[in-house]
Amino acid sequence: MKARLTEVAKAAGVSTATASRVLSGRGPASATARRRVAAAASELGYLPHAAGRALATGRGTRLAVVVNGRTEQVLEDPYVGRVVTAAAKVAAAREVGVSMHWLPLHAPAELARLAENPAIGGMVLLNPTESALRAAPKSVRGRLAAIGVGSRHVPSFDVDNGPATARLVAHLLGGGRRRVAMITGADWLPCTHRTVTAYRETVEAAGFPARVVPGDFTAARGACAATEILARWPDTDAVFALGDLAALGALGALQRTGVDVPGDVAVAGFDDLQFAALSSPALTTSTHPVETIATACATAVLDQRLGRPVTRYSSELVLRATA
Amino acid sequence: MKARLTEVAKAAGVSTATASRVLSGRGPASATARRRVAAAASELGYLPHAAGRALATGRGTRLAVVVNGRTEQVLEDPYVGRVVTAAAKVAAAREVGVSMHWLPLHAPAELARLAENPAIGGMVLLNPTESALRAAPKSVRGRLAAIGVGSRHVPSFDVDNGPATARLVAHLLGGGRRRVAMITGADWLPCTHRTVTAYRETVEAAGFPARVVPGDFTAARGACAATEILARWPDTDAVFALGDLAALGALGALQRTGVDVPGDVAVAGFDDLQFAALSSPALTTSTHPVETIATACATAVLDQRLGRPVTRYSSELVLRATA
DNA sequence: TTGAAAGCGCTAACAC
DNA sequence: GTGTTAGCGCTTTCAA
Repeated sequence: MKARLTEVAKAAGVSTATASRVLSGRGPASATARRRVAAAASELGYLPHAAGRALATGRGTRLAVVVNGRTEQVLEDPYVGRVVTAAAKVAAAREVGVSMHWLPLHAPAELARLAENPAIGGMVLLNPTESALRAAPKSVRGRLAAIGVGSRHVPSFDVDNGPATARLVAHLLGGGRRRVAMITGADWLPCTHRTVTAYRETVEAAGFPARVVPGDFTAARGACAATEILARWPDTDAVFALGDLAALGALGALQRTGVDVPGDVAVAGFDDLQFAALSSPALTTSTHPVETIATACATAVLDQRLGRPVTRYSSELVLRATA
Repeated sequence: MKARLTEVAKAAGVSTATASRVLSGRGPASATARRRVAAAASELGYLPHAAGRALATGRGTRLAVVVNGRTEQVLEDPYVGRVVTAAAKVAAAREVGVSMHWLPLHAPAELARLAENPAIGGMVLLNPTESALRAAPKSVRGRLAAIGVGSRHVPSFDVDNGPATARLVAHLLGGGRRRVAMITGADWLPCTHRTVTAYRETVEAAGFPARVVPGDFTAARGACAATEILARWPDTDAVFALGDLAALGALGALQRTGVDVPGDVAVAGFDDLQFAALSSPALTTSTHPVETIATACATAVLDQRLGRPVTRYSSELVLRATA
């Protein structure tokens, strides 16, 4: 049942060192040794003892998912749940666990404290701010990556939201919309800027005014923002919200005001959450391959393959009824 | 920075054994020793090395969240994400990580294999079937608990969905509905039976017929089920779906068929997902304190306080527009 | 109540 | 290529 390295080595007729080399994949070993050790291991159902390995290598037993945010509530965000789930799968395959940590916006140095924890073998930074990236100590380089913006020393895995925003806005314009307003994401999030810029450039290139209202990814704020938009610019004929939740909030607010969607005003979101397909009318949006991104990021960290500084994942337009 | 037990012991002027006893809280220690070790530890910012401790105690470095389900896709369910998030918080506070595992319905014995993994210090079984509970080996007793049904040896933490269902159905009847249909959850899930029974008893006690259609918690199935219900029993004036997703699917299907909700047919769900408040009309449902339940379950497992065999959490009716 | 010392299972120098 | 051996940091007998 609980075969240990010693037993495997004995069964294979080699020393524990050789068995270790073969099973961990580092260090030299003859073809014969490889074969015999592998056979013995699978015969005995050998599973490396994570704590023993961690203690010897100092590489830790956990992958930390560190989430930047204003309050600890960010950890409750379903988006975070999706990232953790994906990371946990990658981690489990490597016999490590996952832990979640809130990184307060105002205390980026907390990151360095986490990095000191010997149990943490790698870190995935979620939605980092520039200051969080700067706070990453040299000691964690090579075992840290970001989902969101990165830096010179922190590789980034992110959705290609600039071009996706441009495509979505172009679709609205192509459908005859002339006054497209945008509800942004939280202002502290670097990725918000990219999308706002893409939006601005697209509408202005077409000769139309940019109308930006701050959002924070919540439905409640999306609803308020939509109301504000109509009050400030009554001729608005399309609303693009960063985040489906905000878009759904805006959609509800518009409908309650008696505005016909998409007749009077088109609405589009971003992320393609499960519920985007369930609203009435169903929400037009752009995909966000969160699981793919998180899996790649966690894999890169755990396998220490942090090659490219930036890896972008494309977002696809999903045309439904609201726009 | 990285103070180890040796340093703490030295600073406190005691042996590592004494320092260990004080810091781990087990074993005797004089008041003086306690005080001095505690002072030294906090002074040096000591953080126990999880791998070292795990290796010595054999208690593992991870809390496994084991999810029963038909396919590995269950791990992608947002509900699982919520449980893992809550468990990860509890775990992080105790310097352990979390891992996720799919327990196939047809291979409950897989549970025993997981239990053999020395890295796994505790297990939270999510939505276990009776056979999964039976497959739990004696060796894991005391470090295993279930979210969902339990057994004699596996303590259960669950929402009180029987009474909640009865209350919800009673509300529908109280509002004048006479032909209440129910869309159930996945049939392999033990908790489905409890709710179906509660529904059945409530409508029958009021002298109305029970109309049960199978569901699987998905919106797509909820939509089909609603269509089936109308085809089979055209006089249905209320639909109760187990799971808001199914309810939202049903709501959409009814609306597309030209049925007025709640005018012609009332709709109610279960779980009070974030999106229940966002549909139009907004969904009437019953709360499901997933985070509270998961936190309690994970805490009980990690702190080995598995006292009560069953802990129930009450679900509250949330009245909105659909019923 | 305390300290010395023997491991827990593994990896990594180092010598062969 | 391979084996010997010394730890990684902690807990836990066991003697004192």
